[in-house]
Amino acid sequence: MELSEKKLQILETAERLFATKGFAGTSVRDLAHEAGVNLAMISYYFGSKEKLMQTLFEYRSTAVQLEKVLNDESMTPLEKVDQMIENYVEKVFNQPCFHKIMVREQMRSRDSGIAEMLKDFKKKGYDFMQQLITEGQKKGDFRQDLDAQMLILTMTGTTNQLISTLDFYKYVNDEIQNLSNEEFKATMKKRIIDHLKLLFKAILTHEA
Amino acid sequence: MELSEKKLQILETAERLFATKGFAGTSVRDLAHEAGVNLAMISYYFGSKEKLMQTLFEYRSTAVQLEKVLNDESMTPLEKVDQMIENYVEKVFNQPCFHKIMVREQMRSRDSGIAEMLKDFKKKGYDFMQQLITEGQKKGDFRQDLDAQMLILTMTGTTNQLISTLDFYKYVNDEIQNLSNEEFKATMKKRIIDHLKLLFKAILTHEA
DNA sequence: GTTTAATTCAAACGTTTGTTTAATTTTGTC
DNA sequence: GACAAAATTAAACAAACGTTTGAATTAAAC
Repeated sequence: MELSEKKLQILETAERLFATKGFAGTSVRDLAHEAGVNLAMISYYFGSKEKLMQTLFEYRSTAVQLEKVLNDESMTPLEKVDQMIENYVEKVFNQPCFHKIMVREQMRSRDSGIAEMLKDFKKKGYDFMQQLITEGQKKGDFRQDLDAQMLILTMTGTTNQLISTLDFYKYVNDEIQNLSNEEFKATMKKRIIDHLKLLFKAILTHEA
Repeated sequence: MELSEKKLQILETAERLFATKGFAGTSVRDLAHEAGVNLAMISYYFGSKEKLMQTLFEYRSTAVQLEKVLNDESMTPLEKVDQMIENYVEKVFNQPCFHKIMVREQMRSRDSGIAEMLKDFKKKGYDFMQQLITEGQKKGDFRQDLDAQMLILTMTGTTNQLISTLDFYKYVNDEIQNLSNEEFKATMKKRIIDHLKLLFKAILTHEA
């Protein structure tokens, strides 16, 4: 799929509107107006509103390359966990709108193609975590009674929750400090990465 | 606000549909049909679709009574944290649809009355956590470098993520065990409570 | 049993929805 | 500059939307 400049312009506007107002809550007229294009261009370029959504998912869904990290002999299991956390948070903070859309879509639980894709994502993340834990346990670094599914849930859930409510935290923290939007985002990114690393180190290595 | 049986019937159907399909994605015709009432009854009872949503929030929003736990002298700080975790997970699992709606609404970041309410909720939860941490630190039970906001984020985020994707975990785990819906939900509730308790104990008491 | 109020209903209201059309303008090619 | 293809537009389309109407039915009050 070749993406002309105008197509990208529409896609990125759609992403922003779908994230805040939802798919059904965004009209193609709003979308066209915000993107600065004629109403008919959306059907002309993408076929339909639904297909625009599919295109957005194809455009944004990048295969997470977890295997590289897993097979890296130079890293300890805990370092691999840290790497996984950094990668995930980085991904969410680089594409906040898209991840908000994913949060919305995963509640639909329909049998669309998107639902299938989300299932795969989750399954891979969970399998990766399970392998990492097993490796760490074999080496004696990690404790024994660990729940891989719950751990993945904590990483994704905490990050998704933060990106969904970032405005709130900007409002709360601005009473003290006064940062630009970009500075604030960078601060929060660092904070959640540090927090998750500390959290995972504690739960993985701390004896019960 | 008195709630007749029929009103409740509409409210609970709306809750279920808004949770899965979103507010804008649910038509009042769908809603009326699923609730088994005439289309006009929604306007007749609630005034409008928007006011129905407001009524739903008033109906479901129960003030969390955190002060009782905080001032209980017989509990240690860690026991209070455990209590907070149990209370929150219980609340979400008792009203899964309503919490899915809250997940959706908190991404809107509009200045509606609902947004204001969500802000208050979050602020209270964060203040509560901060007090609990301070208390635990004074007693020497908790470590010093703790981020209360991130900790609350982890509790709510992990739980919200689970309730949003419960269907997925049912699908994954049914390959092994075969439980009824109710059994499955009870199992997952126990799992996440145990996980969060372990997680918080580790991060709160484990020395860096 | 009559009267009054509350409920239920099918039908219609005016908008807004996503999409298509057909004419026009722009762009690229020779 | 002439031609063909692609891009852009205003206008119109049918369908779905939230809401209202006014008549019909049920319930409550006396």
